[in-house]
Amino acid sequence: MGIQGLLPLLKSIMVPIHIKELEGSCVAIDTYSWLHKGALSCSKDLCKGLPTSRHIDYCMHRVNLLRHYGVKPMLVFDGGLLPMKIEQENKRARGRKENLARAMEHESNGNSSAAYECYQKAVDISPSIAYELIQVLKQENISYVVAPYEADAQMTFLAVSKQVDAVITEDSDLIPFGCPKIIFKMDKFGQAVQFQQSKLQHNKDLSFAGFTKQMILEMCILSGCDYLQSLPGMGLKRAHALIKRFTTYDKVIKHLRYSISSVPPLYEESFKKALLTFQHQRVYDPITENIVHLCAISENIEDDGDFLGPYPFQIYNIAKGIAEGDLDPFTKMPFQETARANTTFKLKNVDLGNVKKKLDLPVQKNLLTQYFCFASLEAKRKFKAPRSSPIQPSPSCNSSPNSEEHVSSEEDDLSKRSCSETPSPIHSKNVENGFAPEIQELIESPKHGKDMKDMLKETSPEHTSLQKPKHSIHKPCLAQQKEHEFGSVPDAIEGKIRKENRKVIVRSSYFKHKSEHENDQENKQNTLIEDNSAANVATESGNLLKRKEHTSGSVEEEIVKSKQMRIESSSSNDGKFGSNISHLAEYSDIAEKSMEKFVSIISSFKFASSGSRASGLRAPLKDIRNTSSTNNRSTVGVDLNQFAYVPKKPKKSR
DNA sequence: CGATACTCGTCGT
DNA sequence: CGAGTATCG
Repeated sequence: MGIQGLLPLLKSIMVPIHIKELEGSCVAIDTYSWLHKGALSCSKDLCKGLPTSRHIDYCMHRVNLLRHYGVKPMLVFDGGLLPMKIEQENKRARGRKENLARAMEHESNGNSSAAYECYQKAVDISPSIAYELIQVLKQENISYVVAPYEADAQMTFLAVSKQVDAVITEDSDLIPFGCPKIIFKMDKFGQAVQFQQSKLQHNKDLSFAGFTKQMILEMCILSGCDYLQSLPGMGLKRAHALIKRFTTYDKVIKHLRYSISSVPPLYEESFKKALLTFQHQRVYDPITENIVHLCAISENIEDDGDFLGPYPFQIYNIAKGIAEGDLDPFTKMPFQETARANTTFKLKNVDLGNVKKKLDLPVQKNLLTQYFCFASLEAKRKFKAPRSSPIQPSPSCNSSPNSEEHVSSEEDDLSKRSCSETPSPIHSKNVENGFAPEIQELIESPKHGKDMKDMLKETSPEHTSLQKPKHSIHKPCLAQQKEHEFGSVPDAIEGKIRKENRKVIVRSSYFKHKSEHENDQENKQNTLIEDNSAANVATESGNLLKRKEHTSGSVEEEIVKSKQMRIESSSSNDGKFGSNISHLAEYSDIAEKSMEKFVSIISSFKFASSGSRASGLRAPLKDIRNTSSTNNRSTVGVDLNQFAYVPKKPKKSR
């Protein structure tokens, strides 16, 4: 049970952000959450062991989204189980089993929607699933690392040691870990909210003035965390008040003992362990290729593998093998030798066959495809790939990550460069002898991949292998085009629009409340704003169209025109290309973005004109999709219950 | 007011 | 699993 309710209290310092603002930086990703979300769409197949790659696709979408915006992702996987968490994990596993059983039952009863729900609750992101994704990542030459234990600690280490600039996750546990910059709730458009530890002092709802990292951590443990159940009646608020008063946990516990509540004698002991687990958890340092502690152990802490977990990593190759995803973090054995991995292997091959067939279909020539190919080609061409310098073993990273020893001049230069240019030190050896060359073709757009490679060879002869180009998508094409096309004109306007854009499009629940209290007028206003922002998106993703048609005129005109064109092109996509658009969009995040945005644009029109305000702005996109899908597909008649649009009853605020 | 127990949506066609 | 809601203290 995470740090329950902490995030809502931090909303005053959460800043809306689009990942394009992180261009040129390097982020660590909590891969589990992505895999899990992606697995929802194919939970049934996964539970049954049927071949599917939806979850992989989902992750790759997002990876590519990041790369298109010039952000270098490093995917972090969960590793072994911490002793303290085993119990919880068992509970969860039991829950999954129950759900699976229920799902089977529902299914045999013909209740497919209920079965579906249970399947979703039954999905388990097993190491073999991660292994599947890792194979793709290897082919794509994307950095990744399997944490020896928890991904949270691993990501914090990467952030603290400046190997990444930020962490993308859904998990608030990164805050007690002390991660300096966290990006929450990234959606498929790249919109998210950013948390920065340095801003914590200025938080409104809960004052953290004068709080040290240590105090924050102790407060979080006190209020209940994964490693330690909170005392009965102890929640975030109380914990905060107590820490504020006594500053350290031992004083707090003394006070609690003194005053009234019966504190279990074991509690303080457990608290220490939890504290140490947060602070000194084992992580993998990709630079030294070894297991280190998140924060170096200074005192002599008696660790018998009691809470930090066993340390079977003495052999260099084991640490490395796990990190590279070649060894199962549980068994420490090669994946190929486990029964599960074998089935995975089979599945994967089947899968490949399927996908490949799909991709063999002729590529549809439409504006979108051309745009994407052109765009990424252009981006690649423009990128001057510097020679990948051997990684200088960064002297400051391997010592104590907590102390800020970095020389600032070096920091900017070295850390960024080593992040964005050097291919992951971890798995470079695997790139050459990949055993499934088909994937390579799959991943890249099937036809133009080769063209692009050729182009690359022409422009930068260093790129004789496929090793680097993937990393070279640096300057996002969209941004460049915008610069060129608009010149200096719309800077102010655009900024304004973008601001509004954020307000509305960020459908983060943090802002739900606000919009919920707003009524009709505001609602109309908002739809108007949304209109604007939608138009803005249209200009962004419709730039190709403009280029194609050589439209010229005022900005507004262009917006309108591109909007119209988008409508045309997209509706034609829907009609003619049918299933093909899916593979087209498969690894093209912008395509996804465009399509999604397009849907929302259209929907917002419908929405506005029909005058139905259903649930306000709360989740316009989703609600409307539901309605439109029921409208359009009423003939399908499968699982309609699940997707049926249920108007939300107006909520009264208390 | 605050803690806790419960429900719901998550994905995507 | 996070986020929101209702209910009990």
